[in-house]
Order: sequence, then structure tokens, then C-alpha cells
Amino acid sequence: MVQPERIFNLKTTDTDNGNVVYWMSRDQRASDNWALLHALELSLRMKTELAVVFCLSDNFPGANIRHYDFMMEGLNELSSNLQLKNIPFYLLQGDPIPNLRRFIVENKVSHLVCDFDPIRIKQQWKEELSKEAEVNIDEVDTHNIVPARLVSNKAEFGAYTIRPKINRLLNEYLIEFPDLPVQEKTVTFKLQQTDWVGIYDRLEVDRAVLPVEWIHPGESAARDMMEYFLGNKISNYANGRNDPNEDFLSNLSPYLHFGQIASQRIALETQKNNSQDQNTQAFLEELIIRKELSDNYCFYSPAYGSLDSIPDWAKKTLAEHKKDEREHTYQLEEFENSLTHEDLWNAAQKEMVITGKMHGYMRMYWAKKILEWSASPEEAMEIAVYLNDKYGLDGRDPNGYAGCAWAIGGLHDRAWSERPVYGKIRYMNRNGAKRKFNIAKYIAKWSNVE
DNA sequence: ATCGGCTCGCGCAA
DNA sequence: TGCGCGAAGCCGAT
Repeated sequence: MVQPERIFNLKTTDTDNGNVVYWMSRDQRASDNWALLHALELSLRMKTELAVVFCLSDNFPGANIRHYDFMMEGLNELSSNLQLKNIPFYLLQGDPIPNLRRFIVENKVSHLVCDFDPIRIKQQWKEELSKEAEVNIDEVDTHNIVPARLVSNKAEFGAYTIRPKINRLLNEYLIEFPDLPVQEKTVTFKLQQTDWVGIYDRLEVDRAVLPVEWIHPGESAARDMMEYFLGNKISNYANGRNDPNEDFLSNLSPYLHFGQIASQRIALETQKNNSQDQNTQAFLEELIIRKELSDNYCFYSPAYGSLDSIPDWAKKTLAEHKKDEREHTYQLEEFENSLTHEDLWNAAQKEMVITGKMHGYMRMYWAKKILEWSASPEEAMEIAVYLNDKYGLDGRDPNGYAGCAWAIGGLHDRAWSERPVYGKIRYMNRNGAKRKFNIAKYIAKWSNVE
């Protein structure tokens, strides 16, 4: 039984006893998925059929073939996993709203289940669908451990304000998932088989940003990555996570972004370690508190990803320093092609372009310097978000928007000593990086790679 | 190596 | 109303 607080009813109609469809979007997995479990429960209660539908929109803002490749391979594996449970999976290409409307009518669907997502376009889609389709709609938060709508009803000021709210509810929601049962009903949904290759070839997206090889998409690869992290790397997490020359990070963010693994699953497995251990503590803080704070930020700040969403003290101080002279100023193209005067920054940019991921410590440094070297804070924010979304496999995610707003706009942070350009926004520089790790080694690693 | 100051405002205690 | 303390730091003093 899915906890009722996870379920948020978006629309109720008079129509009942039709089929059920789970419109999967953010949480692309068969196991550990409360939305899917709820959809199956609904179909059992009404003695009707369940299908899963994924709408593949060509012009999803900022997405390119690197993202589509990772996502579609994951969806392909997902469709086989669902088949084992006798749950049909349909990949519909194009604008989701007309596709879903048609699907609902053709398959006599009375109940639609969707997952929770604070990203703007997802919210718009749900609003449009509510208006344009005669169907009951339930939204299930299966991305956050403590449902985002429940944990707080406003944009939180910082980690320290959301932490007690999450911790208060954690025991209740950080529970084991049931196995996904097999659908007993004979399936009669009308649609042909998914043409995976054809759909991939027809995608009208930027194909210049290449897929990456070092990380493999899909639920089972996500589990492997998690197990490798917990078995080999987490024991160095607290002290080693800020050294970009070391490989102590979980590398789970691409999987989390596409929902190929549940953060709740990772938290459950992590807890099986000694939970008093400082490495476990540090990792869980990032996995739970900071990650769910990002969802809170995007959900309650309509202007997320821009400087309209930052606290007043930060707006004020950035405005006061808007006209400060910049020692270096670069345009998007120069940033994008690693053409700044600084080898350390250029190395970080290359790491992201080549691998689809940038080390956590360097992300902060990277975004701070974009603020320092752009014509205005607004332009800096735009450039940082654009580059992170375009090259990061974990881009277009609340974590990225919160991260850029933290570095450039003081979001969830406090004021610090005033200085040129930054104002009271926390400053970072090369000396700090030098104190923490061997920057020459990091620079060398990326300087000769094309 | 370690520490305090920098500087703002939320949230809780009183 | 006062006070403690906070998403990842920097800098200078000791």
C-alpha cells in the first residue's frame, strides 16, 4: 500500500472503472517506484488494466543526443523489465498532450498516474493535461524520500531550515519498497511495438554533443554503480570528496536525474553501513538533505535557474557591484570552448564537455569564476545554467539549478566579506583549490585531451 | 595546523 | 527581543 501522503490528486472526474495508465516521466524505473506501485494498486482495485506510457518530446529544452542516448537505452531496458511483469510499455514520440489524449480515448483510460517533478515544462504539461483530458489524475512523489509537498509548503531558506523538517519525517518515509507484482489481467491495450531504432534516428536534436562511454545507462547499471560506491569508495567520502584527482564520488547523479535508481534505495542500502560513521553521514546529507532542498527550491521558486529566485540580500549586493570593473570578461563561446586565461577553469570545463560530468568541488569553483568573468551576474547565471544543462548528463535537474544559484546568487548560503564583483557572495579562488589538492595533476589530466 | 572574523536573517527560546 | 548558527571559503594571525 502506497502511503497516501505520497499521492497528490490533481484532478477528479465522474469517470470511473476504466483502464489505468502510468505516464512515466521523471522516474524511469520498474523497481522501487511508488508511482508505478500506486498505478498497479488502482488497476487492481478497479479490476482493470495497467499500461506505462513514456512521452518522448524532441524539443525538450536543452536536451541533446548525449541525454537522449542515455535515457533511451535506460527506457529500453525498462520496457523489458516491465514485460516480465506483464505490464505493457509504450514510447510515444512527439508533443505529450495530444499523444496522451489520444491514448486515453483509444484505450478507455479513466485514471492517469504521473510522477512528481518541479521542472517548469513538466508542471505545464500536467496543467494542460488536466484541462484537456477527461481523466482522473494522481501525482505520486517517488523521487523524494519525504514527499516535497509534505515536507514544506514554501521555499526554504537553507539546508538548516529544511533539515529538521525532513528528519522529523524520515523514519516514516524511508522504508523498504515492496516488489512489483506481476499484472494478472490479460492485456488488451491497442498499440504496435516500439520502433526503438527508428525513433532514435528520427530525433530532431543536437547531435554534436556525443554520448559518453564511461557510464552505462539503465536500472541494473545504476545498481552496480551504487554497489561499487558502497563497497569501495564511501569509506573515503568525508575526506576525499573534495579532491578531483581522486575517484571517491558516487557517480550516481546521472541515474538519479533520469530516475533509473531511487534515492530512497540508495539511502536504504547506505544505512546498512554503520550509520554513525562520518562518511555515511556526509553522503546521506548530500543524498537526502541537499538533494531534496533542490526540489524544494525549484518547486516553490517559479524563477528557479535565474537570479530572480535568489534571496534579497544577494540581489542587493550583486546590484551594488554590477558596475565593478571586471579583470577578465568572456562570452559564452569562450567559456564553452575552454578559452579563458586560466588553465584550472579550462580543465574543469573540458572535463564536463568530454565526460558529461564535472567533479563536485570544481563545479563550485567553475560557477564562481563565471560570475567573476562575465559582464553581469545575470549573464553569468545564464551561461552557467546553459553549459551545465547542455553537457552534464545530470543537467536540467533541480540540483544543477540550485548549484548555479548557490554559487552565483548566494542561494541557501549566507553573506560573506564584501569584495569587487561578488559583493557579499561567497568567494572562491585558485589558492583555495591549491590548498585542497594537486591542481597541476588535474590540469594535466584534461589539458591534452581533445 | 588552527582559529576568529567576515555578514545576514531565519527560527526558536524566552 | 535576543541569540545561535548556517551548502562546500578566504585571509591573516598565532
